[in-house]
This record gives sequence, structure tokens and C-alpha cells, in this order.
Amino acid sequence: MVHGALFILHYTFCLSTLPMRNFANQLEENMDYNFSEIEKRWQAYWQQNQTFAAAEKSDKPKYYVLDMFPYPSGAGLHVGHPLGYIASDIYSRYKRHLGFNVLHPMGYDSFGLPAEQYAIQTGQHPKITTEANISTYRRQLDQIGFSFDWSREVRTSTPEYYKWTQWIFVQLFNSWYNKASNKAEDLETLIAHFEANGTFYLKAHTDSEFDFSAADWKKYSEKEQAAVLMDYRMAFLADSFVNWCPALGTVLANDEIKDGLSERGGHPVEQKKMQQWSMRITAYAQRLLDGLEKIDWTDAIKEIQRNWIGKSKGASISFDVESSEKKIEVFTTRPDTVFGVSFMVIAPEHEYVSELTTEAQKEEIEAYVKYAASRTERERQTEVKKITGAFTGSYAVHPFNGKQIPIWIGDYVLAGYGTGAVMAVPSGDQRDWDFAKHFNLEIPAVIEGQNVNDGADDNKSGIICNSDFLNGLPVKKAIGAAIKAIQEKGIGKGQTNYRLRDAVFSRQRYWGEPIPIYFEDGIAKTVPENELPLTLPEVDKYLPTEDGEPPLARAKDWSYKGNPLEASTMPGWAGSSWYLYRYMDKLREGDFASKESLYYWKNVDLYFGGAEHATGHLLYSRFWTKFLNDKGFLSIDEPFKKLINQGMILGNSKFVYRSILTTTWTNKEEKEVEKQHSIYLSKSISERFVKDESTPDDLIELTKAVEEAKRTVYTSENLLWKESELSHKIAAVNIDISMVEGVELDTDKFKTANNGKESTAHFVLDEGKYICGSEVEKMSKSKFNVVNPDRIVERYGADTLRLYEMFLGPLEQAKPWDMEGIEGVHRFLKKFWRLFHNKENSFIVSEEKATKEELKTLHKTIKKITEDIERFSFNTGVSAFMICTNELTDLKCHKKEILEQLVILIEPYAPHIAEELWNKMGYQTSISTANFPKFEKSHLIESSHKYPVSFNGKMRFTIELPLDLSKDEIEKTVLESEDAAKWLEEKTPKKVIVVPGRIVNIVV
RNA sequence: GCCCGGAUGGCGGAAUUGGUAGACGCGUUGGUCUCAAACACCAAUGUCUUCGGACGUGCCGGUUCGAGCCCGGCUCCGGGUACCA
Repeated sequence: MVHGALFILHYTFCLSTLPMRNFANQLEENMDYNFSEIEKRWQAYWQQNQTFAAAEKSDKPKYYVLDMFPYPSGAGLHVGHPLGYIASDIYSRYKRHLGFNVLHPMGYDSFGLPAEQYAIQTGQHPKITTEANISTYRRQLDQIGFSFDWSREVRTSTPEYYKWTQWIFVQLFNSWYNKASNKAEDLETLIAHFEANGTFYLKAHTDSEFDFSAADWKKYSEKEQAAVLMDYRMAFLADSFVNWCPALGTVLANDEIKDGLSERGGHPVEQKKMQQWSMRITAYAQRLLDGLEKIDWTDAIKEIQRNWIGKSKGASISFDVESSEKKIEVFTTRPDTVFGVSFMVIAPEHEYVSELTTEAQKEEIEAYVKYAASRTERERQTEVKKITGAFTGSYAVHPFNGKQIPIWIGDYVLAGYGTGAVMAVPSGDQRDWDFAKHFNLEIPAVIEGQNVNDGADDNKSGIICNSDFLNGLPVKKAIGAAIKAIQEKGIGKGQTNYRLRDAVFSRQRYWGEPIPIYFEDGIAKTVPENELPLTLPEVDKYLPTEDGEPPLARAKDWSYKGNPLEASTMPGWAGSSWYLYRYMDKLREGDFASKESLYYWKNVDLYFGGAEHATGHLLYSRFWTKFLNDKGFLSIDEPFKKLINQGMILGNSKFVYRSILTTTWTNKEEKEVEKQHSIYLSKSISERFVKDESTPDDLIELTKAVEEAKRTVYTSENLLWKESELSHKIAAVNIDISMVEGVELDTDKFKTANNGKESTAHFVLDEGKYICGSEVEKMSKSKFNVVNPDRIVERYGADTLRLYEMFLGPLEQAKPWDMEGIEGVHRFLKKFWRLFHNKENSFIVSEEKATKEELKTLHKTIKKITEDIERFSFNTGVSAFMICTNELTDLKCHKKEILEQLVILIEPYAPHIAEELWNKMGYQTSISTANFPKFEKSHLIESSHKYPVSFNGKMRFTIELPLDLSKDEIEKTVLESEDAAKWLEEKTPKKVIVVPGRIVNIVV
């Protein structure tokens, strides 16, 4: 028995290895199109000749194509990453053929959390891991044959680069936002204003409400003046509620949080009041909104940014409080419903809470404030439906009818938005309505016919009622009338609010740009410009100090002229907010980019990147661009004219289905011994097994596997079998896709993978095969579904990879990666190669004159390829090449006149094979600057057209007719045709529609 | 909940302005070549069919000579966003 089993195993082993060896031999013999040799040769040529270096000065028109630069992660590239790079490369190469001076650079966003987390674990300096990762990226990028101008590479973590990131920070620190001129200005103009007028006539963007005269200002100490100025700076230090992530030991910006958890790592985040550096992006809210109108981005991204900025128009109203001097200011978008107010709610963190709390309510309010503070951001978000609050005991006074309005606190009112207080109109706002129902408060209706029993009515149509002077007005008119009345009464004004918050800029981390600030007697001062960069110091550990200071505080002598330096670093988005300008300047002497280069290249014409940066990078770089423009450093105020968001490439995850077999045995001492075995059931067998619908065949297979498992115990231990039990609980387990061919699991590979962790696995096969489950999901290491481009390039070549990634589907759409499909594209390239070569692989391109038909195929393709590149429809472009190649193969066309043009056409997509064939056709220079073929209509002009003839809109037959026929002639010929007679069945047509050159439709 | 996309064969997708639905590729089936396999090549391939044809672009309805495309109403899927007053 044992011998027999071994024999069978040995036999199948031989069978399965034989064809593999043959396949390898075959590959070498069939290497007509030797992609690996070709691709290596031309990549070396491009590098040696600097083929793609953009000219510093040129008479040619400029065109700037940029990809969002990657963060060099340790995992390297997977096939999803190059998608956008391939598309941008095609466009860049196309523009070069059209005679543009193209700037197409690449670099690395090389500061960031993962390298630091790795450093904490291993002690390895982030610089070292980052450099290692960058060289992997570079190798992977190079082998795909991109036409990047590497001479302009940037790395955000190098001192030569971050010197200028720090320099921009200094500019922000030394600027304020003047609402009168509607731009950021030098702090000097603010100080001049203070010296002349104090705060009078000042229109500045600030959160503070300073009120002083010129004389006061002059009397202030340096420290007092510094404190005032701090509240106006574009980069400022302030106490604010921040998103603190204890697990990462740092604060996070709003866009770095998803569902109340940190985007990196998924750790909980809590609200904490801390002193932090922030950027006054809110000053630009309106301009960021307006700018969207003039840039060519997808509506989706524009909409996300609009929502993020969150403009809302309404009014601010202040309410008097009974028996108190305090006034509560609220913001509302519906001042027309002011008579519907039945209570007020202020945030638990509101500064008046303790003052408004009466003695009787003190205990309750204090308990509630404590409860609210204990909730994390995550809890607040997930428990939205939970209504909580408490009554302060105080009352506000209605400004129009003098009614008493109870003041409550509740955590549905956010301290950070508006004034942190609302006038509750339960009839018109669902949250107010829920609160009113829960605490049994009044719900007065203010719109005619309003039903307030089942919920709030936030319709902006209807006639106002029960509202004194607003009665009878439609909502939209009432809003205006209410604002007018509020202003006349002096209790408020029309106001616009934005949801956008100032961006927290400090990170309590090591691997980022140091903030060039030191504190002299507690006053923040900048490190002088000529002493930048302030380089990142060495530290003994990449962890906070014992007293909770950020890692930089561990550095020896982290000070400037004896004064302590700021210990926090800049966030990830600092370096990426301006990198597009650094690429413009090749020489990099002097400024962040030279005036000449900034003037020549202006902004990015075409930007490729993921939509996930909509509220982060894409907003911040717009902000910095506008700021640098205000300060006169840039002539443009939008960084990216056109934006394309490539879709994600999804992975094809594979699953095996594991059930646990428990066998019970008795040993010599007659004691029971339990053993557990992993049994893997093939997909359909597992499905039937779970549903208790196993077939007799399934049971035979199951029994086989169980017996096999038992045998391993028999043969190794001296035990007596008692019983076996197979669990009905089946776990679907993600497995590495390299162990699966199609949907069939290579069970030998599976057993030997992971150091043989599964060496004792048993399989229940379906017709001799183990079939895996599969699912399309995001490519990720943890799902073992990552496809590495290295493997593809090795097996099929870079040109195949490039074409295939484009062929997969529309660029902007998410689509699954399918390994089978790549063969088709590779086959196409081989077929393309054979247009130029015979069976013996000799070059057979001839000088013969092209036929009319061949020219027609060529020009049809020129037209299609041009149109497709222009509208970024690269998938249909690839199929046009396939059609063209198929047609020319059928025509047995090997003529230079045709093929030469075709090679230029395909160069953007498949540059290596194009260079090779171009070279073989006798050209000594790179194909990359050859003129793009011009479409000539004359080759497509036809003398006849195959008209589809429809009856009542249904196509029945086609008829070939000369194109110079008149409408009547067409109608006559069609109606007289045999086919028509058959369909007319002797009836007279009611109507005949003829569109010359297109269709004929007959109505019967 | 709100906002934005999308839904077409077994699969990825094509149809650019309302005018022959399913280009191109994969897969599948049959064939040629081969001792055999791989490669390559040829042919077929939306569904049903009484072989006449009928039906067919998520569902229901509308506009039109004609609708995958336009309009109205749904369903499902994907993305964004949320006590934002």
C-alpha cells in the first residue's frame, strides 16, 4: 500500500515536469522578437544620449506632463502603480513627436511615516531604508522604458530640496492675509498699519478679535506684539483642537483620517487641545472655490473639493441671555425660520458653559461635559443616532418676540464649526427635531401646511407662517427679509461660513522637514534665510523623549544660538505642495526655481494621479501656489491645468476553503488522544458541503482525504482510531496567487510554501483538481494578490506590459488585472514584428509603392490613434493597432512607405520595438523626435457606401450604393431591390428616411 | 442621509454627434501542422429557434422614422462625504 502510493506520486511528478522543460526550450527557439535584448539596448541608448532631457531654453512650445511622485515604499511597485506613468509617458512621447519641448520629470516623496515606523522597529536610519527603496523603484521604473528627464529628479528628504520647503514656511510665517487687497502680504504692511491705526480699519483674516489703537501698539512689549502678530501670520502657532493619534504619537490633519481612524495604520484618533503650527488655508477658501472654475479637472474631484471647502450662506445672530451680560452668537443658513426657534444648543466645550449653568443644573452639566470629553472621534461618528445633552438652567431671549428660550448643551453641536452654538429649529432641521423629540421640547411649525409630527422639513419652498413680519413670504424672500431685520436691529448680519479648517502643520515625528523656528524668550523667530537648510539632526532613538517631546528634542544641542529649536517636523504634504516648480529649474542655483524657468514652464499642463489626494495634496498645492503668487514669486495661480485620475488596478485574490478534521485515537494506556488536520475542499465541493448538499462523488473524495489524513497518524504513531469528525465550519483563506494557475491550485507548491507550514494539508479534489475561489479586490500584500511588474517584464517585455496596462480598459476606471489577457497583447507584438520579418527572422521591409488599400488602412489608423491619444482613450488605441496589424498582415504588406509611419504611431505605446524597427529601417537617430504621421483625408474617400437598410428601425439587409446618388435615387434603388421586396410583402411604405452616406429606414 | 459615477456576451471592454449593438482581446469549441504536446495558423462563438425568424445594452414607462446614447420613475453596484447648523 505504502509503496504503491509512493510510486504513483513519483510517476505524476515526472509527468508534470516534462512539459515545463519543453516549454522553456521552445521559448528560446521562438525568439524572433527578442524583447529583452531590444529593450535593454534602447534603455541604455536613451540614458547615454539623454534622449528625453527637456531643453532649458527652446523655441519650441513647452508642454509639462507630470505624474504624482511616489512615496518609495519597501514593497516596491506593483502593476497598479505604473498605470498612470504609462499613460503620461504615451502623452509625453506623443507631444515630442508634435514638436513640443516636453518636460516630463520624476522624483520621490521620500519623507514619511512607514520608513520611520521601520526605523523604530529596527533602529535603521530612515535615510538608509529610503535610499534602498528608491533604488528599487528606479530599477523598476527604468525597465518599463519611461521617457523621464531624470536629470531633474527631486527627493523631498534631501537638504538641498527641503531648504526651500523651509524657505516657503518662512515666507508664510512672515505673511498675513489682507482681506482688503484680498491677498497675502508681507507682515511689514500689517505692522505699519498697527503703528498708524492700531486695529482700526484693519481687514485681516484672523481668529482673534484684537482691538487696540496705534498708541496701545507702541506701548506693547516685544512679547505682547509678537503674540498679536502670531494671530495674523499665515503659518501660526495656536492652541487648537487637533486630531491626536496616541498610537502614532502625532497629530493628524483632517485629510489623514478616515472614519475616525488614522489613514496609515487605522489607529484611533481623539480630539485634544494642543499648541500647534497651523496654516491659514481658510483665508483662501473662496479663491480655492473660484479657481475650480478655470481648471480642467473631473467634476468628481471638483465636487469633492467644493464639499470639503463647504461654503454655506446665512446669517449670524446674537441672542441675549437672561440675567447675564453674555450674548450667544449663532450661525444659521435659515434666518427665515428664526420664529421656529424653541431652544438653543451650545457645544459641551463652549466657553460659556460653566457661566450659563445654574446651581440646580450644575451636577448634571458637569457630568455631561465629562462624558462628552471622554468620547473619541470614532465614537462620536459611529454613534450619530445616540441623542445626548443636558439643560443648563439658563434662558436666552428671542430677539423679535422676547420669548424665553432654554439653553441646552449637546455634543451634536461641534465646537469647531461656526460659533459652537445653534439656534434650534426643530421643525426645519432633523438633528434639532431629534433632540426636541428626545427631550420633549416644543416643535413650532413656521411654514404653511408643515407636518412636524414625523420629522423635520428642510424644504426651501413654501410660505412662512407664525412668524410676525415674515408671514406670507416665500422662503427665499423671507431669508433676505430676515437678514435685513437682523441687521437693522443690530443683532447680527448676513454671513458666509466655510467648513474648511486651518491645516495643522506640526507632526511630532522624526522623518520630516524640521520647522526652521527657534524660541528666544518664548518668542518664535525664524532661522535666518542664509542659514537654511536647518538640517535634520541625528537622534539616538526615533521615539518621543521621556517628557513627551517629539524625537528631534533628543538631538544633541537642538538649539540655535542657545535658544531651543522647534522640535516638531512638517507634514507629508509640505514637500509635495511645491515640487512641480523645482523640476522646472535644471540648474538649481539661487531661488526655489529660477525666475526664467518659472516664466518659461509656468504650470503643469497635464497632471496624472489618484483621486484619493482630492482633499489633501491637490488642495494644499493649490493653496501654496496661490500664496506664492500673492507674494510675487509665481506668475500663475493654479498649479495643475488639467488633471487625469487613473483608476485603480484591482487584484484577483484566490481562496482555499479549509475545514478542520478532528480524529480521536486511543493509545496503549487506552487514553483518548485528539489530532487535528487541515482539510482543504475544492470550491464547489465546499459550497455543497456547507449547504449539506454533498453528492455521492463528493463523499468519495471526502472519504479519500479523511483516510489519507488518518494514514499519516497510522504510519507515524502507535494509536488506535476511534472516530473522526469534519467541521462544517469552513474558512475561506487568502492564498498567494503565485500558487494558482488559472483557478487551479498547485497543491505541491501550496504544501511547500511558507517553509512547509501546510506540508500536512489534505485536499478534497474536484475531478482531480483543486479549484480555488476568486474575488476581485484592491491589490495588497495582505491579500497575497499583488502582481509584480518585474515578472511581467521578464516574461513578456516592457512593451507588452505597457500595451497591456493600457488595453485593460478606460484609464480612469477601476479594473481587474487578468493574467490570461496579457498573452493576446504579446501575440500582437509578435505579429507586428512579423510585418517586418519573414519566418527566418530576416528583415523584409521593401521600397515598393503602397497600394490604395494599404494607404487606407494606414490613414484610418493615423486618424484613430491621434483622436484616441487626444481624448486619453488608450485602450481603444491599442485595439486600433491590432486591427491595423491584422489588416496589413492579410494584405501581406511589408512596405516601408506604410510601416515607417506605423512605427512612429506606435512609438508612444511601445517605444523599444519602435526604436529597434526604426533603426533597422536605416535611421541613425532616435525615433522619438520623428514627426508624427499626418492624417490625409484623401486616402479614406470612398466612392460607395454599404447602406444598412432598416424596416421600422430594425436592420434587415445592407446594400452597396455609390455615394454620389441623390436621396431620391437611393430611395428608388433600395425600394426596387429584391431584398426590399421580400420585407415589404407588397405593402407600400408609409415613409422612407434616407440619410445619405449613413442609413436607410423604411416605415411600413 | 446627501453628492458624484456606473450597469452592454462566459470575461475585460467597443460603439466619439440619436443611425448596422457586441469592434479588439481573452476564454471556449472544432480544424490544420505534429509521433505527441507547446507555438503558430484557419473557422465558429449574444440568447432562443419550428431554421422562416424571434428576442436582446439593469428594471418600468416616454420622446423619435430610429434609443446602449435623450426624458421621467425605480433597482443594484462603486466612490466621496456627514451631527457643518
